[in-house]
Amino acid sequence: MSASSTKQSAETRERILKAAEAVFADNGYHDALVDEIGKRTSMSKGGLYFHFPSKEDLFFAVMDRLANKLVGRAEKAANGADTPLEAAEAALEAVLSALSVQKRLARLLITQGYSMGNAFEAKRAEMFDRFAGVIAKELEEAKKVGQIDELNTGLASRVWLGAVNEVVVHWLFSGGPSPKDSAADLKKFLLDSVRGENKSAGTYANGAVAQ
Amino acid sequence: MSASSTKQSAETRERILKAAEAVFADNGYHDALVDEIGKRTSMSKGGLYFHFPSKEDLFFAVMDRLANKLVGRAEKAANGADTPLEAAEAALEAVLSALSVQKRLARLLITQGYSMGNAFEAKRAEMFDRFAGVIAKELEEAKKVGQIDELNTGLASRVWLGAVNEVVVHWLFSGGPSPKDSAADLKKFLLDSVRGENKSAGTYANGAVAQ
DNA sequence: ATGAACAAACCGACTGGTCGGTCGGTGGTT
DNA sequence: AACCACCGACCGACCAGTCGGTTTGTTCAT
Repeated sequence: MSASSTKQSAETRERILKAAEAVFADNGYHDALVDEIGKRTSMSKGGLYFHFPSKEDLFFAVMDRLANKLVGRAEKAANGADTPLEAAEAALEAVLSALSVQKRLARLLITQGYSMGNAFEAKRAEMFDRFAGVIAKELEEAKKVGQIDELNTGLASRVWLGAVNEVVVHWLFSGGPSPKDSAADLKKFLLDSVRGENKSAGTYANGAVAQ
Repeated sequence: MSASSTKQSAETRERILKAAEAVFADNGYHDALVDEIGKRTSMSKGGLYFHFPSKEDLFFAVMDRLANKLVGRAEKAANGADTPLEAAEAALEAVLSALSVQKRLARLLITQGYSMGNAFEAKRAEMFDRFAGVIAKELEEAKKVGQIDELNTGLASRVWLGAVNEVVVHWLFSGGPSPKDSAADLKKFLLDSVRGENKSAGTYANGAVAQ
């Protein structure tokens, strides 16, 4: 049966994806050489092109794999929380923590993709929209149960994303504090941005708030 | 005297910078062809290379020119305000407005640079640090005069930058609302993020706050 | 078992198009 | 005659993708 051969093939694909992730993260899309990915996989260029039709497709596959992982973590963290606002907070925490641990992952997801030119824009938008969706959903919930006032949840989710993005970039490029170290303050800012007038009302998460 | 020739040369430089700005903004660094810049300047490649030593240098010169303009506007807006917090708000407004008007400028400053690979990182950091500096300075002032409580102004300025960045990117890539249209809500979020407990205390800016 | 027949996985030298950068030259100005 | 500003054909490095070929694995008739 072809079951074993198919499984074998899937493993090889995974091996390639891992190597490609490293090479893309280290060099960015343009400066990443397909031959280098081959070297790290101990596989020839022809072999790679048997599994992926083009460098671009390979890159997208890498991005998808990473985005799936990260969104998965965020959603899992959110599901474990009691209130919507805590869920948003937990998702934030999960993402910051994951990015802190994997500097490479951060580089790839957040900056390297731009180097593809226009082709990347759609992919970038798709990925960020997924994250924005997770946040916006929780904020909508929080609104419903009265944890926060009426607000533009779409924009608020963009603010959250953007803030995380910038903190990570500053860490990557300029040696600023790691996202994990900024997490406590960052959570405070973002929750405050969303609580507005409602400041002293809603349920707080664990003691980590305000200091 | 070489005065006229030097002045002439400076004008040519400016002409090249303008054309280069357009080409880089439209295509990104990698896909921008030096020959295309030549075409739009009605100048040969050799002529360009008489004024700029490399494509990369030309790109940096374009970025510097843009960043100078934008930081200048932000600082001017800030200087015209009465209180530090209003100054920060005014700077924010100025930047959002400028970026909204010049989509090209936004593309260049915020995304296209990444496509250079590692060389760009230092430049990107330098530019963003200048903006972060303007914001942080006003926030420090606001802290001193008691408009806001003790807070991590460095991080707060990153949050502001990141939020603006993301709103602009979302507008550019996915056709989200223009920064100008988001400005009112965005200002509210960012001011709230910074006011914390102090919410109902400090002086407010013009009626635009809290709807 | 055995090996012929077929396919899937992999190899790596080679090609072909693309540009950044160069360089010998030209015309104008001092 | 010396210099500045500019010209544009040309060079050469680079690298994604190709392709004819080899190896490894599977199937099935004998």
